[in-house]
Amino acid sequence: MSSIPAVKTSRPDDKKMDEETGRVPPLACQNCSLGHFALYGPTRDATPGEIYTRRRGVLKIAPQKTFLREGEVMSQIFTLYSGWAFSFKQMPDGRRQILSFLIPGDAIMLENLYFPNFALPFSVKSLTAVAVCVFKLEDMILLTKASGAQARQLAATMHYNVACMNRRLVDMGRRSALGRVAQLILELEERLRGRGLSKEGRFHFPVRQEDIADALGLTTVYINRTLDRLRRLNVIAFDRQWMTVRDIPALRIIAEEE
Amino acid sequence: MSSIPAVKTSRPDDKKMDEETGRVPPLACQNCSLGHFALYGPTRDATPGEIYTRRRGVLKIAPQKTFLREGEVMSQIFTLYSGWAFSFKQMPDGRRQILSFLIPGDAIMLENLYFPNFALPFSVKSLTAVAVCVFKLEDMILLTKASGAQARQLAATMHYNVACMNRRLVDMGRRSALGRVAQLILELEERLRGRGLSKEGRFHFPVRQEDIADALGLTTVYINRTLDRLRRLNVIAFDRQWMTVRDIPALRIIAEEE
DNA sequence: CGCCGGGTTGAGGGATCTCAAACCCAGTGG
DNA sequence: CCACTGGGTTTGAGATCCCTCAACCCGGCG
Repeated sequence: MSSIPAVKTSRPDDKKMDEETGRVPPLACQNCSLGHFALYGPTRDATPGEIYTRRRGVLKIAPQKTFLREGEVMSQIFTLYSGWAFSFKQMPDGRRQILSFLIPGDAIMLENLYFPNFALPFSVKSLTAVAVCVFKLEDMILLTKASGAQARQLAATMHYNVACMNRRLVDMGRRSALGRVAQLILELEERLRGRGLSKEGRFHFPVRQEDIADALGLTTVYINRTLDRLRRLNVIAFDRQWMTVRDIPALRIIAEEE
Repeated sequence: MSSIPAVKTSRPDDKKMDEETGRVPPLACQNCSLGHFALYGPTRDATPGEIYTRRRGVLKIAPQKTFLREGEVMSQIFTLYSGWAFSFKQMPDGRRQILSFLIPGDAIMLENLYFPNFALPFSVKSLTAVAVCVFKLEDMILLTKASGAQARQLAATMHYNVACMNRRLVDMGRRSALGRVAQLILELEERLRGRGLSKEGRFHFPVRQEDIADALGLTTVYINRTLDRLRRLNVIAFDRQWMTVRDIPALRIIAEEE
């Protein structure tokens, strides 16, 4: 039984503006400004129509909704089109660990391309309103196998994800709060920049301090003080969901050394 | 340039005893007591000769040697035959984070089956004397693709590894020292038991407290006190490289709650 | 016997947590 | 236009968990 909540799935010609980002949601994949970065990038670039015909729909999800739950077995795979989300594990006593933040262009459940029929090892929750493109798992697996470029892209993406997880492990094991926060900001800035969503180090950052805490293994209060410290050091400005990295080199040094 | 240190690679008929485990090192794969668990298990079970003809040699490595270094590109893949090792990241200032412990039957660099030509994202160091079976990456990739059972086995193994990494992330982010140590012991006991290397909760555990510390993001001193606490609680006995889990249910409760 | 690589123990310090209150700001409703 | 509300942020004070430093112990080995 799929757990996708009962939200309307709109057809691609739906042209309503997304309030947060001002981006027009799901148009034909041919014109999608993110398609090039998505896991099916190579295929889309070669034969744009391929992707569009395979898309099974577009899901709109309200902010702060857990729309995938640990343990479910899915026959679909998702690409985040707009908005932010994160994957996490929930412990019985309420503690929570965020595994990774998801930004536009990210595939959710990438691993399932290699491991179909495996239960989701985490839950996924939206931070903002979110639109995800839905594909049938089988279709995408075939697509992946069909082209070498496609397979390489997938491999590279998974490799990048694993690298991020390793880095996060190092952060949590061996870095101070200051270093972890710096590291996180740098990672997100880099990923967002790669997708054209960070201009001169400034980007939309709709993440509550509690979420940062749960991602880095700290508490809300301490995250607050740490962000404050970074502000005072004049390396970042962060206010009302907008983050600006004022001094990347300095931030990088902090990220390395702390 | 490969970084494999200049150690003798012995032919399979080498019958010297391994001092630590008392196991006869690398015999013909057909008779290997671990082959069934290895990543090429399905193939070996169906056509035992297949694996043996593909093995390129056996590497003997002394204890406490870093025999693979982050950044290298390998054309081979390894299976740990006997002994313990671990993968880790080293930071410029000396801090270290252990990513995972490797036990007999584990593949090293599993990911490279999917991502050949990618640089190693971590270094690997032996804890005890170690013997590894060496295979050509290409050979194993072909093997993987040849059989569905083989591909499924690989997928399952990678999935298990990712699950372990996620669990470790949760541990480091949201569990106390006591919980983390308990969790680690349980994980290792389970993995070793799966390979017939833990009898009634008792197993060889050649890991220094400093290594445990580097795996769990704590200090040697505190690991010591924590182990002591577990001993006093009468859930484990641990002396001179031998670990005994006296009370699995209790340990599990600690692992969950702390 | 003396050394060496761990393990063990003690005392003090610091990073991070907990608890709790105040604050800020965007909405909402009068 | 203002009072009220609610989610999130900020601040303060005190408590803990874990770290640092340093000494001591112990078994193995030359």
